[in-house]
Amino acid sequence: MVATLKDVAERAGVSRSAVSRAFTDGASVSAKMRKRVEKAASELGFSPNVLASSLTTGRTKLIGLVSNNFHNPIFLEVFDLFTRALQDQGLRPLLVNLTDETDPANSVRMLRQYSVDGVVVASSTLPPAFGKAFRDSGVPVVHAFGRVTSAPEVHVVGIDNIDAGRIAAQTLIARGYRHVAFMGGPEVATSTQDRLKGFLQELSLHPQIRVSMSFARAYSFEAGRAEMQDLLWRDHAEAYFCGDDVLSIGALSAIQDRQLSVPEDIGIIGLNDMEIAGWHNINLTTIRQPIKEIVTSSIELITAMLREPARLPEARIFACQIVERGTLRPINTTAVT
Amino acid sequence: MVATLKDVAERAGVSRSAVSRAFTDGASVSAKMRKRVEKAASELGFSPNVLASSLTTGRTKLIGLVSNNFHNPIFLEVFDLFTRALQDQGLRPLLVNLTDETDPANSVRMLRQYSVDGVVVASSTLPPAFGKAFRDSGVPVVHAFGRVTSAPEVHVVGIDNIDAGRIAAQTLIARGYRHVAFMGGPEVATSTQDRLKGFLQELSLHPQIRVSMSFARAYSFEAGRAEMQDLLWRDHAEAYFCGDDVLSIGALSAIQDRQLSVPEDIGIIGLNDMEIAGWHNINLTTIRQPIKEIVTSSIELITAMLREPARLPEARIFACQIVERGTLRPINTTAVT
DNA sequence: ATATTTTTTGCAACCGATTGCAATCGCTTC
DNA sequence: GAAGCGATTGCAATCGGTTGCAAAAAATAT
Repeated sequence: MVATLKDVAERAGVSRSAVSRAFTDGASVSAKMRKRVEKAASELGFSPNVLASSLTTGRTKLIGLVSNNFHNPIFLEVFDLFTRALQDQGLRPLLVNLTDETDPANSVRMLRQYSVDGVVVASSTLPPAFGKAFRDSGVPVVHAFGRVTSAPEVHVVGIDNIDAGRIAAQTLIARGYRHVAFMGGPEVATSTQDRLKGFLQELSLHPQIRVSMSFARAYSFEAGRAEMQDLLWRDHAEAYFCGDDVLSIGALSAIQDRQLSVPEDIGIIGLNDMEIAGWHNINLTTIRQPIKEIVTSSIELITAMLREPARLPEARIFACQIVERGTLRPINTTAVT
Repeated sequence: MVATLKDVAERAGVSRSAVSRAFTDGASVSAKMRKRVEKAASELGFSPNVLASSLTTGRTKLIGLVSNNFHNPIFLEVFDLFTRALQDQGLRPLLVNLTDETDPANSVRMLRQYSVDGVVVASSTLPPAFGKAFRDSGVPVVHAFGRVTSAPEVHVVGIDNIDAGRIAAQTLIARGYRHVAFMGGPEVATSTQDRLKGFLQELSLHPQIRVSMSFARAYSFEAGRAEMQDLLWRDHAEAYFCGDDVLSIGALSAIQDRQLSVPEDIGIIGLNDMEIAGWHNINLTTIRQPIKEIVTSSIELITAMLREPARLPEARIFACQIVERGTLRPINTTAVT
């Protein structure tokens, strides 16, 4: 059906090795040989089978793109960036959806069957066990949006969630709120824990500010909405730092339903700065996670690992910045004491 | 590094063929042989290399998942469904981002290098040339969310956009609007043309209703917003059928900015019913595109093609249903004449 | 002109699996 | 106990490439 190396060799009247070399740069081929081979190849519409060559070279140029975040719109942006960046490097993303997978061993087996050259785990909620399992099986791994620690077991690139919590607290403090709260995602997620930690840490410097906390059952709109509905029944705070943007928007919807206004009655600050947060009818004040930089850096690390597999695990941390929009009162308004 | 078939064969003291057969079901192996091989295999942590076997079997179990819709949130839902459905069939999605690719030949070459077993094009805006190019190169193709015609050149599964336009018109008519409008995506997209066609077709039966139309420069929030801002300066209609949900939300934001209220002053109906449309602070009335059914059906077709490559191209059309939410006035309210 | 060095090319083995064919095995039957 | 038979197993070729090595060709030196 489709032309193979052998067909090209025959048509050009040269050996198969010659053809192979004509297609690998850096190989020892004369200019006229290359020309000749290329002619035959284009006549036959030949292009070498990466998978066959992977057998001898050991490289498939396949990168496992592993995630379980198929419900958070920001991950569409992440996938867009990853696929394009990989394509630019001549690599191909093999997409793996781990939404209802709990056993790392399965994923490892699967990715090994396809002998991927590397794996990038793109998730803020996937347990570190997955990353480790990949690494243990000898595949280069980078965990994007993972938990950064001082002694990473695999490459990690992301933000400092503790610091993000701190920034959120500072932001709320600077705006004079006297009763603030943390509304996190599921308590088990390490990102949730870290953000809370930073938040509380900073607030402990301001003992006069009242602080409370609660946790939504998922990082989703409905969960955020339900949680805020609950809170509104009880004694609600003046401002909330929500686990992420989706959660924030859910909370906003609950607030609006109760005819309360934002930011006058209640302030909200999210985290991520997904595209939707900037939509004018959402207009969410949020802490921006620099996803472009995180993706670029992750790709950089994975390609570095391909060149130098023994490279030691490294953590790359990016700073977050607050993006002011309309869900927090302005900084010059101070609360009446 | 990782165990191969040969290692297992040596360890079990059998031939390589025996090992191979032990791992392919339907092969001629005795029970005790299989047991013996499996023991050795599990001791070595062996699992067969799909890529190597693809050389002889001609199947990689790789499916190219090709799209250029990496900015429409509904496609995250689509990717989620596709990846899971493919995984359930033991197939692997090789993700291809065609956002800034214009030449089908490049994509074809790329996918052939990886000898994918099939390609699913998931896009409502990608020119049909891509689908055809894949088919011409001998790869099974199904175009999901593509334009359905009576004489499809490749398998297509999607909705009848003309009918969707018609439904939109009927919906607006039933609610007594006297001046309705179509606000499409880019005029070149066939989906836009078809939706407009159906819309006008239906309205031509009601000559007393005034109808106008315009086109946003992209299927995006900003484009929808900008277009509606323009429209509001001029003579705006009572209700708009927007090209899709994202466009609709952009339009909504412009309307809200002008202190006009929805659905009292202006009605909006979208198309897609992406998750966000149901968020309570958006609450968009829209025409639901049955993405789950489209995905399932696409996968069905692609696997059918794997079994029977000569199968003739087929079009599968799903009906759309309107999802009532809050951006259109209720059906019993008739306009004052 | 020949001798020497450097490039280019082809041969053949190999990557990790599958598979047609023939040899072998275990049983049944006479 | 020998013949006959179907079910297993191993041999060896093959899939589409790559690559070490040695032979051939070209370039350079003498």
